[in-house]
Amino acid sequence: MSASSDFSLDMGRCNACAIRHQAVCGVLRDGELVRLNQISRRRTFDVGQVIMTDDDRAEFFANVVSGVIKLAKTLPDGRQQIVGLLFAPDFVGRAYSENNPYFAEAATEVELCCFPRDSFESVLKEYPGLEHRLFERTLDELDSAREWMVLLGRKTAQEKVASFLFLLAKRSRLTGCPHVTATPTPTFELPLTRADIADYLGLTIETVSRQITKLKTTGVIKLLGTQHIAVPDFATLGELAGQEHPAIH
Amino acid sequence: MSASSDFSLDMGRCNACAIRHQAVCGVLRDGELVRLNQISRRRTFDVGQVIMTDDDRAEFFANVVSGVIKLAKTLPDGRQQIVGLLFAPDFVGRAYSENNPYFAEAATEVELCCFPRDSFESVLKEYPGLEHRLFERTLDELDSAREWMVLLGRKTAQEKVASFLFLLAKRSRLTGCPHVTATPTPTFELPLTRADIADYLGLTIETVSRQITKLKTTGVIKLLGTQHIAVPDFATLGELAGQEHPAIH
DNA sequence: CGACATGTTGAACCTCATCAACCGACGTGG
DNA sequence: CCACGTCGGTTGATGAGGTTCAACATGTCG
Repeated sequence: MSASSDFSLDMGRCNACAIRHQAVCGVLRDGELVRLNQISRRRTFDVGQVIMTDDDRAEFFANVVSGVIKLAKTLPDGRQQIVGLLFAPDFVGRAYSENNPYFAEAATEVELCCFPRDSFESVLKEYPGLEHRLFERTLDELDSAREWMVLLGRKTAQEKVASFLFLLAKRSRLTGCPHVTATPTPTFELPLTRADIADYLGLTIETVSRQITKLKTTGVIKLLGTQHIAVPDFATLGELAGQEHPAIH
Repeated sequence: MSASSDFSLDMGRCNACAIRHQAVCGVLRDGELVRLNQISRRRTFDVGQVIMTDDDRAEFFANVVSGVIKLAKTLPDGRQQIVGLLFAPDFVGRAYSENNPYFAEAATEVELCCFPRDSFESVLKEYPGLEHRLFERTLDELDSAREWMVLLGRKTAQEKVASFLFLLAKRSRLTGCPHVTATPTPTFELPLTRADIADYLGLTIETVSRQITKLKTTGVIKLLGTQHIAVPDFATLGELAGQEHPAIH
């Protein structure tokens, strides 16, 4: 509110930040955070708004504060594949490369904490802890990318859709209202349209729709509107997703 | 040959190493390399030999000195997906995680330069440059994994096989005998069996075989035995692979 | 030479893509 | 206020691409 450059004020935004400790900034001590706080800037994006393109140089890095971003790649003839979804404390941007190879778009309304490219890279050089944290995050992203390769290459349409919903159901149980200890029926909003889900799962809109109705009629999930989903039968959703029960050989 | 612990001898193996400068060790100065040289140990693996499993803790990290390793993931019912291939200067192992989530197997005869897990992790802490190099490599791996997601999710069998062969053809032009400047006809050995190729491309053995014969009969590639491939028509192979010509909009 | 692994080829089948119609929600303008 | 177009989603009919099952070819090793 005031223009004072007093130390505690320089930290204000970060201290109030909802993702302060989960995001990459989490490793930084208060003193170090000041640097990031100074260069950071909040920005919001509407649904469908492009955040980064794959042709020209990305001018910033960012933390996702709220909302969902889809990372996509497109073939010359227009076929598209979503190669990753970014949720709340995730980091956006490809370090150490002039042009990031993906195309990032807001899947829902998105709030970002942005850092200008050059400033962030110099902060990165100064604080090895920050780079380390980013490294760990990248390793996790690599793991999930490879997990998804199994889905794309080897799972059936049924399993693909079940896996996707199962993933979101798991998320909703973790991040969902913490005052509800046992969640009997995981419930969540689909952050993607049918078209996006299709591009994420390597399917068509129609197959996605059919598989969802199938899950609905068998009673594994419940639809309330097109985007709101409840999972009364979490266990069988997991089984349909494959992958679970790490082999009962 | 001798047991002298003289400095230059401690460096002997690394100095003679074929991948000394391309591998992650490349960032280390001579003095620093001594540490790695002391803990490293050469090991060879036969075709089909398991290098790391996905259930128990990996006891070492390694650089690939020669040969090809396949990283795979398997579903409970046996369906398999190869999620990455490791070639000559690549690094093997998942840092900062107790159990690596993949299953690594020698696709050809493989020679590794192995580092015991704990020793390597302490070297990693001492030399931030080494971690940085590993980070960059991981980012590249993430890029290729996502590239492969497009292939798995959106390309046809024809395009998948063409992409795979195109990839190897490009590699052979880069790493191939450096005394031949212009390679008119890229030529290489397939490091994978048909079954492995199928698991890499998310197809069946039969489809892979059929697509390869199709490419052979159209004259885009030539087969000399089952594993040896020549690519007289590199350009159309690239076109069939899709992805090329980054959009002529 | 026979056994086994790897690769090829053929035929039938099935999953999923394609094409098309329809529905409901929403927003706009006459 | 209602007709209209649009957009996202669902459902149906049809067919192609890829899997499955099966037979056969080829090569290798004891």
